Amino acid sequence: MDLRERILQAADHVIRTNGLARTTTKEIARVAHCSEGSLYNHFQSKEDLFVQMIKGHLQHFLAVLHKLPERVGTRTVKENLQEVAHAAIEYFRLSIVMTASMFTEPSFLSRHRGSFVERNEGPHRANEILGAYLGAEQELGRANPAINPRSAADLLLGACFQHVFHLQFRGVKEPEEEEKRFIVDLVQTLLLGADPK
Amino acid sequence: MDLRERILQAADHVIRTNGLARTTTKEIARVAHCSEGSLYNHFQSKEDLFVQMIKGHLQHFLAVLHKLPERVGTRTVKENLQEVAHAAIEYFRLSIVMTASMFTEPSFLSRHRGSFVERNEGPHRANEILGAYLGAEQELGRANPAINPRSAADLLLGACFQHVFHLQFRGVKEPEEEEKRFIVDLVQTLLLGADPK
Amino acid sequence: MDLRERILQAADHVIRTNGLARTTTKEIARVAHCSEGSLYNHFQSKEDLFVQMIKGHLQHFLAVLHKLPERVGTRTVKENLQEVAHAAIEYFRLSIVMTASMFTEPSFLSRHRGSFVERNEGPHRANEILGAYLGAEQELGRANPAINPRSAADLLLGACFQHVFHLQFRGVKEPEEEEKRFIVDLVQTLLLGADPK
Amino acid sequence: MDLRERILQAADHVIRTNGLARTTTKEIARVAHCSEGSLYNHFQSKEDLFVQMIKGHLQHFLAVLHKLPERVGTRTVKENLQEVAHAAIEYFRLSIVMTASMFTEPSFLSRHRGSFVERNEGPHRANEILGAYLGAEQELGRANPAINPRSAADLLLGACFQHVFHLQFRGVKEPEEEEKRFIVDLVQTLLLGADPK
DNA sequence: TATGAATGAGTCTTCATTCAT
DNA sequence: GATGAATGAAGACTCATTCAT
Repeated sequence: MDLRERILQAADHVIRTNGLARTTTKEIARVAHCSEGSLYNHFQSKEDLFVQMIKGHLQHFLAVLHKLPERVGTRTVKENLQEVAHAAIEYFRLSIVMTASMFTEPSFLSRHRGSFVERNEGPHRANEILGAYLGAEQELGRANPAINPRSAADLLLGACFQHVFHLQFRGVKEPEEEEKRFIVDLVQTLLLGADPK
Repeated sequence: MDLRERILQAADHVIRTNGLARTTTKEIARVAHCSEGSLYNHFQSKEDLFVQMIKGHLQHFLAVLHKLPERVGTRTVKENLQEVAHAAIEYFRLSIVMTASMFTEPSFLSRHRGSFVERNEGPHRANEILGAYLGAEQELGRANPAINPRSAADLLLGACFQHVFHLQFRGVKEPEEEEKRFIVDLVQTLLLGADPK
Repeated sequence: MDLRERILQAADHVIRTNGLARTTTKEIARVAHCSEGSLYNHFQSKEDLFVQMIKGHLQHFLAVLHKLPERVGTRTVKENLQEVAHAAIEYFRLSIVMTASMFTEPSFLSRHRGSFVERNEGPHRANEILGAYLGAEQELGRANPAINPRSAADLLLGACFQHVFHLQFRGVKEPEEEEKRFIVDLVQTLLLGADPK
Repeated sequence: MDLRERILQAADHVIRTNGLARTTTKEIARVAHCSEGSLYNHFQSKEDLFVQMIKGHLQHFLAVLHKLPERVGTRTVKENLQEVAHAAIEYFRLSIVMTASMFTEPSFLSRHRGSFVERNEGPHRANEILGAYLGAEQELGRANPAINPRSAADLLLGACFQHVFHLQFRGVKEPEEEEKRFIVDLVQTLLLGADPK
């Protein structure tokens, strides 16, 4: 593995372990087994390093979502939603510290709003894509035509997002079994609706 | 207004304006029109000041939620959920920068986990209370007995949480009209369910 | 003496001893017997500190020159020129390291060209003033009307400037006696002219 | 042109453009279209590279001055002085940034004082040579015997030196016509003398 | 209680130099 | 000879906290 990749992984590890505030170039270098100077041979600045990390994470998740159009009409909607929920939780787990930490530095956010928001690569993009998928399922009669598909996407992804947020907050690592149950219940509830039938 | 309160409000303002990283004691003192030294006459440390702020926000929101038991069986479930969603969005708007920024400092989090988590005052507490409310409505036959009430609570509050998060991320302030529509659609979708009937 | 003044003098001492490149904030603080942080309580930046120093030196010299108009027609021209030469050498000795070092950083120069050049406070200002004095003496018949008074000023001040420059270059400190003789010869030669009579 | 020469010219260009402080090995290599490593195949160190540059400049100027003894008694003194002034300005223009920057690093100066001063190759050498020339002209009755020839040399070269210094300081490039006039006036004034006749 | 100058540990970043290829 | 990734020492600057007034 080349040094650039090692640095990225080291930064990722340090951020998730110590948080952004305690993520110093010195510590990244220590974990990556290289000098602080080397960081600057591969990234323009500490900020640039973080931007590369964020983009990497998000693009990975979006890649999964971009396969959704092919899913339309295949398998069951329940299975498809569970799959998305699972991928979302994984992505959020990777990115939440980094993403949340961005609020620490609004200036950072505004500096990169261009690439995240205007180029439509911000985190909200996922909700758009999932909403579009559910709209397509409505057309096939596989989803309730009375609901707002984007709202359903917001409900599902929002719940996953906050779930990871709370886990991180409480400092616990959820057993896989529990996570599965969380997703199953979530999707089930979303599909059935809260109204008594 | 006494100095202590002025400092709290100044800190709140600075954090939401500049972000936690640019929230220095010097800046708080400047906005509060007092000296840096005065901060330490009213709070043990900068950290202590933040803890007081967070508790203030959350307790205000929880106060709203604690009225939910009285709502059981009154008005419509839809109205009650919309009311909760509205209060949640307001709370998240106030607290999200502060809360998200906490991930910046896991050490901060672990230092105060005692008061937030163990004393059951963490942000997840809201989901518990809302879940309990929905469970009670199930008992009265005003909510679908087939769903998991806690999941429904997670869906609703999670969606509101992420919604505010995304707004902040994109740096936009949502018009009240849009927010209302967002909530109406969300609750409607949650009530009806995504399954075709 | 207050800390601000102590810092200015410490910086002055360090620059003339070690040169600008070895003038670190750490060293200035050490000599001023204060912490590095204190430097930033009194000056916006290291650069700001230097600008204050330069302005102090130059204004002191210009204050001497601004008395020249009163000298017109008084004493002898020779005495007046010797006095100016003496003050010039003293000023150059104080400022030459700082001034010369500015070429090290053209960006510094262009950042402050406004205050130095446009406000007519640059080092060339001294030559203008001395030229004007000699012009006035020409009017009184106390100076050769055939010469260019500004050229005479350039000759005298230029020689003093380069003299100090060379001394610094050779790393020697000139005895007062020698300096006096240097000035006497210089003024004498300037007054008599190189042409055989 | 071989690489060694290309590096020298690149360094010269970078120093005059960016100043010594912004003259990094990386930038020199970039301009010379070679790698940083290559610098060290041709020069022992960055410092060594600069020493070679300085010596190149000065020796070129001294070569002109060393022809002065042949000029004694030929043409007019005025013409000879104008020629010297012209060459001096050209030399100062090339070397002033480099020379002035040396004050930035007195340690550099003392390390190389041996070659510059003791071997009589410092910048003051030029004044010596010009002084000797004027002394010789005195012997021939072509220069005023009452003046100190070395002082006359200091006046002329000092004025040229400071002139270039001020131009650089103000960041302006003088038109050739103006420079010519500056020299003519300077020499004229030096020859006539400031005293009324 | 209020002040604000002083502190000093800690951060990001630069850059001349080396060395394996 | 040429390369350029890796180095690590050093520098400017920030900021929460203290304490004498």
